[in-house]
Amino acid sequence: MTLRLYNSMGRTKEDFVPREAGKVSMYICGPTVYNHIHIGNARTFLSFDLIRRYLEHRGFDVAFVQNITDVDDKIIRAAAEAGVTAAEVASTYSDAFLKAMADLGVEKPTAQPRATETIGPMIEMVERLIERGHAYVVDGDVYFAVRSFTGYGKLSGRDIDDLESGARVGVDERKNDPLDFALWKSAKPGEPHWTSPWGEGRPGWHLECSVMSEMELGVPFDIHGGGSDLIFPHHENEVAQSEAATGKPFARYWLHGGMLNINAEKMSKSLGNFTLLKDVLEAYPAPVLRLLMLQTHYRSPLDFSTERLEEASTAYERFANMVRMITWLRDRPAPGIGAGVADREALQTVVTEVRARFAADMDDDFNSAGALGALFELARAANGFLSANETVLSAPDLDVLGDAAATVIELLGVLGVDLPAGETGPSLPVGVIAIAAEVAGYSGDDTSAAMDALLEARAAARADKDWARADAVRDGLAALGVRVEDTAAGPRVIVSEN
RNA sequence: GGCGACGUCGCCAAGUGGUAAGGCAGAGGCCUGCAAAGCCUCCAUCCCCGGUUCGAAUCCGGGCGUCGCCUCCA
Repeated sequence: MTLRLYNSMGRTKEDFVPREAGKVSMYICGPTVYNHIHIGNARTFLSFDLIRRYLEHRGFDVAFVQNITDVDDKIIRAAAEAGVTAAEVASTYSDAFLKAMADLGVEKPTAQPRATETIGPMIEMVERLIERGHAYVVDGDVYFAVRSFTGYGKLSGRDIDDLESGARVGVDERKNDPLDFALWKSAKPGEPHWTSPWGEGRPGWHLECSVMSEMELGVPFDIHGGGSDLIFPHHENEVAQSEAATGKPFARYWLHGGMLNINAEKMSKSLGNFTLLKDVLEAYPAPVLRLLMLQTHYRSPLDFSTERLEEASTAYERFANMVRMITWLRDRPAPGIGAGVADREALQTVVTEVRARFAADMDDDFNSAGALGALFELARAANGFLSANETVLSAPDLDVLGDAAATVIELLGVLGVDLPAGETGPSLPVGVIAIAAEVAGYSGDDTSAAMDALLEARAAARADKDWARADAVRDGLAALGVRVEDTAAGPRVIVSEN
């Protein structure tokens, strides 16, 4: 089976053949750290985390580089507004970004260069571009001459002349051509600056990624990714800079993630319709947010809403319940006579088929929505088996069920969606002791013994058909976030995460 | 105005030539003392029109609509 992916350069799905067998080098544009990231930013980072995880699952050794842009106009502006230095703004929000990625469960990059730590190589690339006739100096600024690079526009599918007639490009008299962009900007008083052959200044945004990717990975590297809004001009300019400077192709595959919308409109800081990631994570666990994102293909636009988060929560519970139930059953004796061999084999077959579908879907340009569909079907098959055989389960039955649950855990894990860890989840709240004292006459101080006493009291009450007393136990526990569910194998206790 | 993407059940969404996955919501049923969880059944012919084909949601043409990029933006 070959892995196929959609290459923005050429706009077609292609077989993925890495530069070096078994290894993948990828570079993803990181954030400009002038604020907390919003969930639209988070979507892109989750998409590329998915891609990375799947490549690793497929056995590739992945070099994953993501920059942090810690010097930029926006940072300078934010600093001025807050009355602090640009370096302080950058430091605050790069820490916040790293924490956000950790909270989301995004795997750490193998390298995470910062613009301010890469100034030397950036100056070198600008010098190379000037030497080769692709850039020119005006009053301490350096511009890239777009018309000097014949391939300009090949990534975004634009024609230079069309762009110029677009008339939305700001005219700067000092530029030879309105489309020329800054490689190096001279510093105004109070702005961060570094010494260069053209005077004190700072690098242009597009330059950073060209330099950091080449520095970490060499060119051409395999995959360059980012949000689709970066295709033009950011990535187009990167191609121009890097290929003009090195004379070699830059990135072999360009992958772009779809935008996250709110009310069918792109979420962005400039539109003011954004929701910060940290606020979402306060209300919903990271796996739920991930599940929501994964139910849409990474290249498609995704409409975000609280309703969808609620739906994703319900869907997530479906997986969690299935795994929890099977894990719980496997921890207890299974003296039943067993389901029919045919039933067991049928479930085993579903496991095998689902694994194959998962792989086929993910191999097809990382179709996580299709892959998730397969996993939901496996959950239904396992639940159905359970439902049909719950009173006769045998050890071999539990083995097959265990295989189904393990498959769900493993493959969701490949997608980065972690499930609550079965019975090793949160421990019982101390409140159960008080309830046990009140309802079951328990006098110790051990939560586990208190719970046993409560379950015993409830079983006795149910045997006596004393529903009020039985419900007092269940309702009292529910108030503490402890659920009691009656199953064919006895009452099952579930402690919620919070 | 230029370039591009998209339009599939109430909502979300996969499927790119062989007869519509999945999730959420809804209806009915089963299980339960009641619940919860779960199971079963039901629930679309794919924006419109025309064409190609034995056969199209899938290809082509024309509409209509939505969105993105063209300026900083994940």
